[in-house]
Amino acid sequence: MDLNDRKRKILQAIIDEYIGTAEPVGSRAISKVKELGLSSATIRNEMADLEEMGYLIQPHTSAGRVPSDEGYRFYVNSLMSRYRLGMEAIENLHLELEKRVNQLDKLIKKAGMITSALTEYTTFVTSPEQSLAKISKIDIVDLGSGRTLVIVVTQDGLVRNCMLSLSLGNDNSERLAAILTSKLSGLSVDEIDFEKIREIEAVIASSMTLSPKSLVNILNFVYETISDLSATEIYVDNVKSILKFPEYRDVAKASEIFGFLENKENLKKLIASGGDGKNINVVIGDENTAEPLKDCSLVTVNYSLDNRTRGKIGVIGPKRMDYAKVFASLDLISTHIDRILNLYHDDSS
Amino acid sequence: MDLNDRKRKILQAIIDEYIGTAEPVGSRAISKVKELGLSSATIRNEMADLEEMGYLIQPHTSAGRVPSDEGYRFYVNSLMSRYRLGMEAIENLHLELEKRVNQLDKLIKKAGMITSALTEYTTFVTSPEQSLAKISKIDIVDLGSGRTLVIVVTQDGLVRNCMLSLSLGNDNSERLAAILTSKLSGLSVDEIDFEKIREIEAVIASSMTLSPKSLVNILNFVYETISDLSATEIYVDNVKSILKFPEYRDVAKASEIFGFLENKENLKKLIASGGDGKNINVVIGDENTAEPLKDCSLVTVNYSLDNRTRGKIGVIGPKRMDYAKVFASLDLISTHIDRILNLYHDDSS
DNA sequence: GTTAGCACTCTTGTTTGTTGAGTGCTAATC
DNA sequence: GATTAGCACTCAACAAACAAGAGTGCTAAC
Repeated sequence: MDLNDRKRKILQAIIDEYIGTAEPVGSRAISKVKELGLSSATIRNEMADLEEMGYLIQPHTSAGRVPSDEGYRFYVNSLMSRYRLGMEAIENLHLELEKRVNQLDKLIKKAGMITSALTEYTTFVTSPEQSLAKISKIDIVDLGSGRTLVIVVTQDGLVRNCMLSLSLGNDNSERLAAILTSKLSGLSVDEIDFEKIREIEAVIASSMTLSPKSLVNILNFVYETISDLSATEIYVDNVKSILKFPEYRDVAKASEIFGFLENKENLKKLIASGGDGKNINVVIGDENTAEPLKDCSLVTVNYSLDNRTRGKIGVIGPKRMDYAKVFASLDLISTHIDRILNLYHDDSS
Repeated sequence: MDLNDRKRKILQAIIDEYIGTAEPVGSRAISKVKELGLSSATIRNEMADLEEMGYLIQPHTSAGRVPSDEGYRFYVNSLMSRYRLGMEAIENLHLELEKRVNQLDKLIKKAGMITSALTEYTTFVTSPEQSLAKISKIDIVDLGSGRTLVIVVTQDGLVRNCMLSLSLGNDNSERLAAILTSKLSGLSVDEIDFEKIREIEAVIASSMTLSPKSLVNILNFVYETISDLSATEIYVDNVKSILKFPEYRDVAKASEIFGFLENKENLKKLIASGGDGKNINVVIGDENTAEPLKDCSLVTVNYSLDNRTRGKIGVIGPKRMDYAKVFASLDLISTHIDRILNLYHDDSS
């Protein structure tokens, strides 16, 4: 059977309608679409065809049609019209993000919140992946009371810290920090392994007086703090929107998704599975590998720094989500973040 | 009417039962409680009395009784028996918290997760309030590419940072950091105001060559970063548990609470309203000022440092929550955190 | 090729009756 | 005088029966 232009238009109309109402769409409703100008009987015939082709599903005889996963897929790939975001929304976004530019973690968090405000769906964002980020400085602060703080700063401006319970005194702390900074700065997290640490250990042992035990202790913590850099944070926002959708009236289903979203491990797997490119990525219903998302759709986009993927922004909603709007929102926000992140880097080149 | 011993025992039995089942409790069920050894008819009479006294409510004739807010209140204050946590739970807690001791933020976050695991209710925790925390060090790092990072460290080991887009060079950064540290260390966030900053501005202007614009810029950001210290973070965990309770089968109600919990402003108000003492605090149903919590109970406890309240851990659940268990859990975890936090401070005194 | 018309299907909402848990009251019992 | 057995009564919850309505597929006419 041929998916001619008319069938495409009808399919589009059905899915548009279903996205709005969440109710099976009957032939009568589509016959009222002006541009088509067809009677319900004709639509019925076409609908039967579209069902046979796998794009529609009939929940039961005498109900209207509902898009199948394939239907949504085709809609996303070839049918849906572009969504135009309002100017106020765009300006608002500018304003909100600009304010946060001075704190990397918060910038990303805010980006997630803006996305959920734009789309009205649940969103998640990951903090920039730092495994290739270069270390800029290591600081060691003796806080007194037998506590010492190790602080690692990357060239992207991310800061991680770690406390250990021993006291070095201010002088020793400073000297140690200087050695560590000179030995490690410019290296990426991936380049620092136990061997490298051992090498530094030797240098310190020869130029400073520190008990071997303290030294090992400190270096372990430095190593741990550095490794901690590559641990991506994930922020989820607007989970409550899930309860808005009639498809989650069933509390058991909603609960399943909530549980899934509250477990960071699940989200990490989810993120790892997404693509790496610049484009927006969509996973519809059963295409999801994670069981609880089998009747959700997931739309993700990468943001990047130095043309390298650094993190993801994603939207999770019912399969009948407003894809056009989500695409437009993610597109806008990801390019915006890219611009902010790369601003400084471009300056230097 | 007199609330004699028998009435108390019956009330306790009813509430215990209701906490377990969430179903109105009938006289038959209570007549089966061995220790009482009373017939259902007697119980009925007593129940009628308890209702008249305001401790019980009958949803409709021919239904059993449900505790009123006053009933719960009396139960919490005078009736409930102590709950004994299992040894494995306690040991597990030790282990989990000990691992996190090296990162203040994470320690607190973990404490919330443990509480939600122990109680199976939604929990929240606030990061330690830092308005009285003393500044230990200020560091300024030139990241290159026209970005400079300001890092503030408190004596508690909390680290906050802020990025600004100007370049000072390494030497200037270090010198500036040294001046700021010497002028600000030992002061609490509250003690640093615009006047103080202005004073520092003068010192810097006289001893360094910096464009006045950069200087103002930097000091603004330093001030902002310091102010940011006193912004308490709130972590919420195990929200999904709310959907487990039959009282939230109604999605609209659940949604209301979810919305409430996702808005940090609401939570901040909630926290501000709680007591300041060492004791566990309970707010039952209508006693809550926040509308969406009117049929929830809220149990909070403060954790402290230097005998000063620093933050809160709280549990939110249905009014028929297992108060005994929640009390025991919160008690355990708060004393544990207190111990960990004060460990170092005790050393120094 | 399109559409009006019609019989048919199946969900949804409503009504009605039934069941059962639980009550309050009274009278008998300890 | 306190306790309890017994009984009539109430009301939510469930199920069966029914009506209404939305939507379909098919046929025959346009």
